[in-house]
Amino acid sequence: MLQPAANAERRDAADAILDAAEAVFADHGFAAATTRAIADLAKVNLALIHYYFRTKEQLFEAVFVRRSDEINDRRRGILAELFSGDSEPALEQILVALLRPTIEVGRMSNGGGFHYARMVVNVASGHDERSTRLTGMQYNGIAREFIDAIQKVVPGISREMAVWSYMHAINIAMPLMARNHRAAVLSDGLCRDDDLDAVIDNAVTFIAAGIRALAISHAVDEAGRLRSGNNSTPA
Amino acid sequence: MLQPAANAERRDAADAILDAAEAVFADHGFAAATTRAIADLAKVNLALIHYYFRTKEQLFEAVFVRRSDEINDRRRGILAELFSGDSEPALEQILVALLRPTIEVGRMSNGGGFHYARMVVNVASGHDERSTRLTGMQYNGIAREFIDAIQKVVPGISREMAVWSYMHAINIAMPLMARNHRAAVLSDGLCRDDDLDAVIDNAVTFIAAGIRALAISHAVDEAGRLRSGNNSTPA
DNA sequence: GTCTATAGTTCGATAGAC
DNA sequence: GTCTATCGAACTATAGAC
Repeated sequence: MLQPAANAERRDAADAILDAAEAVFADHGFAAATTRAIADLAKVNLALIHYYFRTKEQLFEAVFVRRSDEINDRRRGILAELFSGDSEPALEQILVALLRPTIEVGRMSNGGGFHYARMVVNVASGHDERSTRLTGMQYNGIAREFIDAIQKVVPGISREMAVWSYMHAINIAMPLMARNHRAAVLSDGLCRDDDLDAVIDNAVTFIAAGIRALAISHAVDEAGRLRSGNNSTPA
Repeated sequence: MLQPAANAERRDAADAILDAAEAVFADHGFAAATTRAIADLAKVNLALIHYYFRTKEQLFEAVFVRRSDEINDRRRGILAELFSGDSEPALEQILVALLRPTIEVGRMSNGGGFHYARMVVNVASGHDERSTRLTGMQYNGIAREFIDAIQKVVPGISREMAVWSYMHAINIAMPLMARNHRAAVLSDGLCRDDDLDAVIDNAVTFIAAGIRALAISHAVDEAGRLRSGNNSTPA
């Protein structure tokens, strides 16, 4: 079951390909990434990519699934622990369970997790068939678990607002994980996105306040649709 | 200066190319988009693309600049009006000035603005040289104007938190404009992202609450760095 | 399992006629 | 300005030797 590579300091060729693909896909996206660049970075022969993964498409999917399974397993573990006690967890704890596993995986896997975060941002922003399929396949289930959790700990929040809360939380968090350094540029270095613990703490404060505001704003009308707000006509 | 096309119901070839390119780039991203698909959609000869725009790269840039200039002009107009009166505008009005012009442009230009919103999401999530350059060139200036405005209307908020506030606001808003229908999927149709007025109203409520929470959380310590929060250790 | 060599496409861009 | 035709350069994927 375990056959040592010719070079002792290298893992299996398949693993080397997965890691290299993660980096190349993250930097260039699916279309602009080339199997040659992946083979070069992995230091394996080009034909091996197709021997192990058949097509570029299936390689991409393998990379995506590997890391998302790891992250979602951690999320489920934390969620289960939070709800196993006698008292109800705080909303902030739910959000930490949503955000932290991504950066923890990023720290562990030799930077591969950070590459993955950029991949996810690309996939989540894509509207092609592959992006939609992978997002749904790997994240619809865990998304509904977090939406359920939000409804449990935020009194009176509607399902509709809980779903929007999850969407806003994810849309804030994923670009932070990908660390595009834009906050640093806009603040002339004042904001640092490499201290992810501080960044997440900040984001959790922001998101929790937003969610509670949604719960209140929507609770005042019984209709189950978005309230007709009074802040959309500026002048 | 104005030469009518052979087909009277069609505008200039260059405009037709720009519109078609906007749609194709939005659907497939820069790399996966082909000049042939753009030429077909625009119903012009392939060679005309290179005649008018020289390269695929410069065509992409022209599409991006055209619409972002239009949106940012509107934003500046609203901002100027808000700060021209005697009383200080509300934070919610600043946020509406940030979010609404994108959807207004989307409504006007035969759906082109919605294609552009997807382009922006792709560019903003990219880490390649082109994405970084275009984002900085078209959006760094307007970003700083909104960060300034946030600091003016939110008492005691630090520059650092104002920058993060802008980042969170944009990261929430852009995916909404792109309308990926994910909220609808996760809510089994309960959330609708095609009613952008309601979506924006919802987002403004969420973002304003988040910003005020950031201002408070950061105000309690004088150090100018992120406070060390107490919500990052779940169990 | 790993390699070389290459088939088979597709793409961006241009030359040159009209 | 608009067209046809095509070049040359990439790419994915495979065949087949070892």
